[in-house]
Amino acid sequence: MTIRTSIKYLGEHTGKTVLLEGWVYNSRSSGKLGFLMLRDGTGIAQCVVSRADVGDELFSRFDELTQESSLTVIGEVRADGRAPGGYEIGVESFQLHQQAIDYPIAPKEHGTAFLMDHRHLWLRSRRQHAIVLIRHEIIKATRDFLDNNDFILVDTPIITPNAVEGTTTLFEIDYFGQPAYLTQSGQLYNEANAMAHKRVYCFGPTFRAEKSKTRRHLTEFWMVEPEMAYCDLDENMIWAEKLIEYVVGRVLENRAAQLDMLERDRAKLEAVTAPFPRISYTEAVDILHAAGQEFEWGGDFGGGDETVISEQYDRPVIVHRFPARIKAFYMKVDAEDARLALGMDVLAPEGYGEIVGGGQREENLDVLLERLAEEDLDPETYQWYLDLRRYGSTPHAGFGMGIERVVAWICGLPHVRETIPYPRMLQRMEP
RNA sequence: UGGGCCGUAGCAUAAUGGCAAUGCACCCGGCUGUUAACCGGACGAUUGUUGGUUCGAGUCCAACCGGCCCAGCCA
Repeated sequence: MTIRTSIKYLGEHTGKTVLLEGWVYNSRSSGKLGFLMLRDGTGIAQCVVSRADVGDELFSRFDELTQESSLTVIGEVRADGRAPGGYEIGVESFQLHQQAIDYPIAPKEHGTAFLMDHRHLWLRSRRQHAIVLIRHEIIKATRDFLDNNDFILVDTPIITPNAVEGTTTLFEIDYFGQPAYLTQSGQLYNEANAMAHKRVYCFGPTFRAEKSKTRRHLTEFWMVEPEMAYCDLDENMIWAEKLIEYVVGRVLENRAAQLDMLERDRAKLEAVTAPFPRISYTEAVDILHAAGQEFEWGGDFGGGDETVISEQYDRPVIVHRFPARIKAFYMKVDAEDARLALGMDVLAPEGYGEIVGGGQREENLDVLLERLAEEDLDPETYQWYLDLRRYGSTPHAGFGMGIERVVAWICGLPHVRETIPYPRMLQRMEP
């Protein structure tokens, strides 16, 4: 009897005849023996076609198995030390579905531009396959952590009439004659949802029209944003820390093979355990000065500054209490120092920079109105948001975690363009 | 948006201002245990575009187009 299965389950079927459906990853042959590396999305298996076993007629068709042709293979599973993975298929028959002619990506090195142009095919390669699996694990672990801690997923809109961050980085669209924008953050809506459910999160794409060409920026990226009612800055930092610790642990537990495929140093990830060091913005500035960096108190950290700070530690570091001037209007001012806002950033180690940003929100209506005026924002467009301070306002806090930057860090990738299947960047919208 | 670097065969690279070369892929032939298989053969280029300097330009100059890296801004 033939068992229809997938490559990841081959070990359960030793000695049995199975049917596999997949694509040719690579093939090579000698006069009477053919080796086919079959890729089926769950793994890669070596299939051996022997002329003596299948006959001249079928063996002559081995040549049709060009790279990335699709086919079904039937054969016996056997344990064999010579096969990558430890198991191979002794092919009894195979049926070609479609022969791929001149597949563009050779098992050879290619330039970035060429690979990005063929992103839809590049995703089939081992390395990209591993990255997508780790991305999946990170997203699933994030949601499991939040779900298991009484957070409710409450979706926030993608089309919005107003901005959260600076207005220079918005994508504007025509909404039936009215200007509208693609969301930069679900945060304002999250605050409303937290007043209904206590602990909530949103998870979705966000859009920033920043004209930045760096290894850490996409114009479309995915962000998970938890928001908690009756939560202060200290508790907020604990949630962020616990989330990151859990996510890294899950990837180590379930995707070690993929990390090894990417040649990621797992010891660096094993060090990521709570508690993370916490330093104030002012202490961070001292670190920069001690390292000989030019930096004036009151400014925002650049990529180089973040690297210097994060290099002091073997795990993520939380920087808190920033100058209020460089933070958004909704951030609560520190009661102990009016120059400071109760914000926090989590900087990943190894120079990967900011992966989380958040803080405690201002819950006082009058203070919020003042801050809106200071930032030259029109209170009229924020009436529904201000209602949250009129009807049962509470201390609350939250943060956003950028999925692509977390994937880049955990995978040890040099650029975020490989962390998302179809990256959207300043100079690229296709495929 | 600034600064730097780069565009040569399907892909990756080489070529002092002087015959555009090599490897891989594709195609043909050989090989019964290959691991990005190996061995032999064949095919494949208006050197990103336009103009200029020169006896002569892939190479030098200018503009444009495209890309990479760095910076600013951010997750």
